[in-house]
Amino acid sequence: MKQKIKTMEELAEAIGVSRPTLSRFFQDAESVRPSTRQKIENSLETVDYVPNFFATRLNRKSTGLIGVIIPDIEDLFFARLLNAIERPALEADFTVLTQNSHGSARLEARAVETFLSMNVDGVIVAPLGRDSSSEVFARLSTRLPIVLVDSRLPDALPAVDFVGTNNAQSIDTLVNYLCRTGPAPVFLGMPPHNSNSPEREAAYVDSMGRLGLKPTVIEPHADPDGWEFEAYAHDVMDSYFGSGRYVDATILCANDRLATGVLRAAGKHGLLPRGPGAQPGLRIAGHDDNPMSRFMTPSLTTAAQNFEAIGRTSVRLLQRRIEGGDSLRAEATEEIFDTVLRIRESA
Amino acid sequence: MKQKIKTMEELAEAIGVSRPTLSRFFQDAESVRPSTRQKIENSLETVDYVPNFFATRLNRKSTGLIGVIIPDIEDLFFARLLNAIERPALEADFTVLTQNSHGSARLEARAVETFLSMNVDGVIVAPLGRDSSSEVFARLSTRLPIVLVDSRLPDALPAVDFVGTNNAQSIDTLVNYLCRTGPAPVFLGMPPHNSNSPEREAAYVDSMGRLGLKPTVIEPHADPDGWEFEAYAHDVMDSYFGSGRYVDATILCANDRLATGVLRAAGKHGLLPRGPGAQPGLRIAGHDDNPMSRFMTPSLTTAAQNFEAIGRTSVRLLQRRIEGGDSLRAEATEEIFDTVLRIRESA
DNA sequence: CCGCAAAGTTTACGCACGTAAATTTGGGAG
DNA sequence: CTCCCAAATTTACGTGCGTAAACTTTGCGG
Repeated sequence: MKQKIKTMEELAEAIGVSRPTLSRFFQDAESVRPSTRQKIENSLETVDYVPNFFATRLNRKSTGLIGVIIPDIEDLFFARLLNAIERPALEADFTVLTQNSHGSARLEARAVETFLSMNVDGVIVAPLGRDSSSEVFARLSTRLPIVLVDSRLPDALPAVDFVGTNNAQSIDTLVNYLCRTGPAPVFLGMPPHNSNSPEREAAYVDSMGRLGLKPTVIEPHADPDGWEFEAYAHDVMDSYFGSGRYVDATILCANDRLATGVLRAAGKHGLLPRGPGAQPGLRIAGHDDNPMSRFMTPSLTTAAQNFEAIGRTSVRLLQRRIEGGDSLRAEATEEIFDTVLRIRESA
Repeated sequence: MKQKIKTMEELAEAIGVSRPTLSRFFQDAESVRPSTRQKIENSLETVDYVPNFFATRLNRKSTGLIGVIIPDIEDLFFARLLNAIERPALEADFTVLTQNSHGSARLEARAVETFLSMNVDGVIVAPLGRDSSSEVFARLSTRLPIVLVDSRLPDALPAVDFVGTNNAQSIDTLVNYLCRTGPAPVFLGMPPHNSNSPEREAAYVDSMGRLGLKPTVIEPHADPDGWEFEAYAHDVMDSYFGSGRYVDATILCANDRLATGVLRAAGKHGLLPRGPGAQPGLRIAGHDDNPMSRFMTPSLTTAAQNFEAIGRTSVRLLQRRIEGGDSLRAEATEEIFDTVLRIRESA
C-alpha cells in the first residue's frame, strides 16, 4: 500500500524538492532539469498523491471542464448524442460533466447553476425545448460560451451556435423514397416538446406539396405530454387500427421510438408481414436509426442521423468560442447535417 | 439584464452587509435576523451572482458531490440504473457527477482519478467487470466510501458494499415458469464481461438440476469480446437456425439485449408466430425488462429488475458510509433484490 | 434613559495550489 | 580555483469563501 499524501507541500517534502518546483513540474514536465524530473517521476511511482481539483482550478482562467445538459438519458437518441460529444471532448483533453434534466425545467435550470458555479469553460445543451426557461439560457449565454444541439430554444438567442440535423433534407428523402416505392405516406408527429416536432411536420407537408400530393397528418388522440413516445404512438394507432383506419397505409413517423409503438400496434392487429418476403399493405418508416431498429421484426426503414459529425462539430464550435475569449457576442453559426436513408423491411 | 457580480466581497458591498454575514446567510438563512434576511433576499433578486463552487468546497470537509461510474451509457440498462441512482441522490441534496467508462478500463481508471481529485464524498460504481483494474478500485476504496452496483469486481474488496439483483431467484423463476408451460429451456449466456455472466449461467444449471433436467448451454460461435449484445446473439443463433438447430427450442437469454438479437434471427428464419394467437414452436425469454421489450413483436417474456430499490439502496448504503466517517473499514454488506416475472407473448 | 443580549462588523487565518520576485546553489568553462 | 548562468529554493501574494475572535451597533425591556 503506497503512502497517502494529501497536499503538494507534503509531497515536496517526501520527494525532497521545493513546492514551486513541483508545481512547475506538474504544469510542464519539460520546464525542470532532466535529473530532477527523473527524481520526481520516480518518487511519484511510490506514492499515492492526487492533486486537489478545486485548488488547482481556483486560481486559473480555464478549468478544463465542459458541461453537457441532456433532457433524458433513458432515450437512446440522447445517449448516443452524449457519447458523440464526449469522445471528441475527451480527445481535446476536457473533463466532461453531464447533467440530466429528467424532462424537468427545474432540473435543467439547476444544471445551469451548477455549471456556472463550477466555472466550466463552456456548455453544450440539448434543451428540453418547449419547456426550457428562456431566461435561464439567456443568462447562461451572457456568462459562458454555449452551443445548442439537436433542438432550438423557444426564443432564439443571439450569438448562440446551433448544431443539428437537416430535417428538411431528411424528411424529403424519406417521403420521396416512400412515394417511389408505394402509396404516399401519412405522417405521425411526435409530441410538441421541441423544435424538431414542428420542423419535421412542416418538412413533410412541404415535400408532399412538391410532389403534388395531399399531406395527411394523423390526428393524435392521446395525451402528448409525456416522454414515453412508444406508448404514445401505440395508443394513437391502436385506436385507429381498431376501427380499420390506416391499416394499409404508409406511415412516416417523426422518430423511431414512435415507429416502434406503431409497429407494436400493427402486430397486435395482425397487420405485420407474415414471414420473410411477404408483402403487407401497411408500411412504416421512422427517423433517427435507433440502435434497436435494425433488430425489430420487420426491421425498420429509417433515416440515420450523423451523430459523429454532430458531436464533433458541437465540440469544435464550443472550443472556438472558448478560445475566442471575448467572442461571446460573435455571430451565431448553424451547422445542420444530412441523414442517410436506411432501407430495411418495414417500408 | 441583472448586474453581474463575481465574488461575495462585491456582493456584500452591493447589498450593504458584511461578507461574514452574507456567508452565514448562505450557510443557514435562519441564522440571521429576519430583517437582514429580507434585505439580502430582496437584493439577490436584482443581481446575477453564483457562488464559486471550488472556493466553497475547498475549505469544507464535505463537498456534497457523489460520483457515479457507468460502463456504457448507450445500454438502456445502465441508463435506467443511473436514473434510479440519481433520483434519490438528488433528493438527499447531493450533486451527482457521472463518468462513462465507454467499456474501457483506461477511462474507468481516469474516472476514479477525477473523482479522487474532486474530493467527492463517495462513489457508486457499476464496474466494467472482468476488465476492471482491481488495483484502481482497491486504492479508491481506501480513500473514499464506495458502493458497487450490478456487478462485482474480479477480486473481492473488503469493506465494499454490493447492491444488485438476485440472479439465483430470477433465473430460477424463469426456468420454472418455462418448464411449467412448455419444453425445458436451453440457455444463451452473455459475453463474460462481468460477474452476472457466470452467475446467471450457474443459476440456470442449478435450477435445471433441481428439476431433474439436463441443462443445455448454447455454445457461442461468435466473437464474445464486444458490447453489441444484439448483434452477438443474432450471429450466434442465425448460424444455428440456418442449420435447423434450436428452431423449436425454448431459449432463455441472459438478458433482453441478447433476446432481441435472437428474436431478429428467428424472424429472419420465419420462426416467429404468424399473427396474434398463433402458437409457434420457438419460445424466447429474456432478463432485465428492457423498456423496448414490451414493444417488440412478439413482446418479450422477461424478468424485471427492481431498479428503484437498487438505486435507492445504493445511495442509502453510500450515505451510511459517508456519515459513518471513519467507517471505511466497516464490514461489507450486500443487498440483492428479486426480479418480477413479466409474462408476455414470446414464451 | 440605561443596560444587556443579540446580531452585525472588522480583522484575520486557513484551504491547496499557481506563480512571481528575490535569493541561493551547483556544475562546468575558463 | 574562480566566475557565471541555469536551475532550484525561499518568500510572499493571490484565488473565493468558511469561520473564529474581538469589537461595535442595534433593539428592547425595565
